Amino acid sequence: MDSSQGPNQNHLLAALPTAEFHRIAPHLELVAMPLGEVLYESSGQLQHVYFPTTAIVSMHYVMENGASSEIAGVGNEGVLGISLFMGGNTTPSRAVVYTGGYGYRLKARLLMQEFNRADIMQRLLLRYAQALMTQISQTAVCNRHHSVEQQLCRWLLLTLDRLPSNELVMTQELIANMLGVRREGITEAAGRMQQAGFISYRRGHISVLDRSGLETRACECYAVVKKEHHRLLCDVRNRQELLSSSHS
Amino acid sequence: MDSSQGPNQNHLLAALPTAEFHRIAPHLELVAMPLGEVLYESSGQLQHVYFPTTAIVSMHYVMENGASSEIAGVGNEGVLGISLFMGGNTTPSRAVVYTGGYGYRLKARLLMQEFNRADIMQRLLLRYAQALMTQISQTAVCNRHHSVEQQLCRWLLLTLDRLPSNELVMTQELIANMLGVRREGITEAAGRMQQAGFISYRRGHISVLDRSGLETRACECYAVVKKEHHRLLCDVRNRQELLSSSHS
DNA sequence: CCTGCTATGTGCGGTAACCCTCGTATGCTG
DNA sequence: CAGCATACGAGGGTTACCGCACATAGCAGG
Repeated sequence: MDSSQGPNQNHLLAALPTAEFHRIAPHLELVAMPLGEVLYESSGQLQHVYFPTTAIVSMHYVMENGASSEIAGVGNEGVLGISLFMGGNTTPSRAVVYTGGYGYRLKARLLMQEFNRADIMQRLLLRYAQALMTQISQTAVCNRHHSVEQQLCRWLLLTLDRLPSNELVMTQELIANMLGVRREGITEAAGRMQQAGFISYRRGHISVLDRSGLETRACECYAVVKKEHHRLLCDVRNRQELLSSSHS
Repeated sequence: MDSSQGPNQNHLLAALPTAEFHRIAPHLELVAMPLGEVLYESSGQLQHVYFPTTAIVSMHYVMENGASSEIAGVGNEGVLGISLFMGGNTTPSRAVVYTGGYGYRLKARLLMQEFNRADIMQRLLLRYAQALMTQISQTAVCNRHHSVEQQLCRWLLLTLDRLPSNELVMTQELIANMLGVRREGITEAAGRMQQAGFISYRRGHISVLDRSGLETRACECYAVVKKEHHRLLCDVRNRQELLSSSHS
C-alpha cells in the first residue's frame, strides 16, 4: 500500500506521536468502505472504530416516518465510533458511507486500551469529539436559519475538504437526503451555482470550479466549523498544551 | 441550606459514590444564577464548571446578523463547561441562564483533577457529554423537520423535566428566542395548546396542566433525548458496567 | 388609582420550501 | 448500438413561517 493510502492519510492517526502510532499500527486493518455501507446501525453495538482515509461517512438520524437528515459528516479528519469511549457504546443515529473509499479500523477493545492510557490518543479523541460537537451544533443552527442554497454550499465545502480532488461523485438526490431537503431544492440551488460558474456537474458528478465563490454563498456555519476544527486539532502534535492543558 | 437546595439536587453530583462526592464537596460553591446571566461567552475561557440545581441554562449560538438559536439546554440533569475536559476549553456558543435559580460551581483546576483520576467522575462526565451530543443532534433534526408547535412541545417538556413544579416562569418572546422562531409563532402554537387544555398561561407564566397531552403533540425528538439520557445516566450508581465497560 | 412599560393577540402580504407530476436525457449494460 | 434505468429539469398548487404593523391587556411603580 502506498503512502496515498496509508494510515497517516487520516489526520488523527497522523497526529499521533511515533511511539503511540507504532503501538497501534499492527492492529490497524485497512478496509474498503463502499458507497452505501452501513457502519453502525441506530442503537447497534460497536465492534470497531473507523478512521477513514478516502471514504466519507455520514452520521444521520432516520425518523419514524422514514425522513432523515445528516447530523454530521466524518472523513479523513476524524473517526467514527466515539460513543465507544464516551461510554455509551452506541447512539440513536446511523453511520452510512456516502463517498466510497477506504479507511482503517481498530477493534473496540484496542481503542479502549489506548484511551485508558490517558495519553495523547485520549486527548486527541476527546478534542475530536468536541470538534464533532461543534459541527453538530452548527448543523442545528444552519437547519434553523439558513437557506437550502447556503446549506448546499456549506455541505459541498465540508465534503470537498475531505477529498484530494475537486470532483465529488454523488447525485443531487444523495445530497438532498443528506441535508434533509427535497431533491428539487438541490437541483435549483445547484443550477444557480453552475450558472454562477462555481461548479459544473453532470449526472452524478460535481466539479468545484471556484471554491471561494462557494464560500461567499455559504453561511458562516462553514467557517465556524473549520475554524474550530483547526483550533482544536491542527498542528496538535506541535502543541505542548495538548497534554499540559489537561493538568492545568 | 436544606436538602432541597443541596448539591445532590444535581443528578450528576448525586450519582457520585460517597467517597468521590466527599472529596469534591468542600470545593462546591453555591451560586445564584439569575435570569439572563451569561456563564460563558462565545470563545471565552472557562474558570468554573457549573452544576445547576434549580437554574436552567441554554447553550446557544448567536449569528453574525444577531439572530440566535438554542443548541441545547442544561439543568439539574447536567453540567456546564464540558469543553474543559474535552480539551478545547471553550466553544463557539454562549451559555445563558433562562430560568433563574441556583447551582454549584467547581474551579476548573479541581474538575480536571477529578477527571484525570479516570474514575467514576470521568465516566459520568463523558457519558453526560454523549447525552448532550444526542440532545444537540435531535435539535438539528427537529429544526429541519418539525413544526413550531412540535418544537414548542418538545422544549416545554424538556424544560419541565428540569423543574420541581409544573409552572415555568418565562415569556413567549424568550421561548421564541430559544427556538429561533418568531414570537408570533409561539403565540399561535401556545394558544392552540391552551385551547386544547394542555397548558394555561398568563403574562410570563406558563402552567402545564396535561403533560401527556403535550407529549402527543411533540415530535419523537423529545422521547429520543429522554430515553438516551436515561440509558446513559440513570441509575448509573448501581451499574457495574459504568467502570467495567471502559475496560472491556 | 392612574400611568406606562411590556407581554400577548391579530391581521396581512410575501416567500421559500413543500408535495406531486411529468418530461427529458445521460450514460451504463447487454 | 440499442435499451433502459435513473439522474436531472420544470411547472403548478399548497403551506408554514416570516416580517411588519398595530391593537389590547396585565402588572408594577408612583
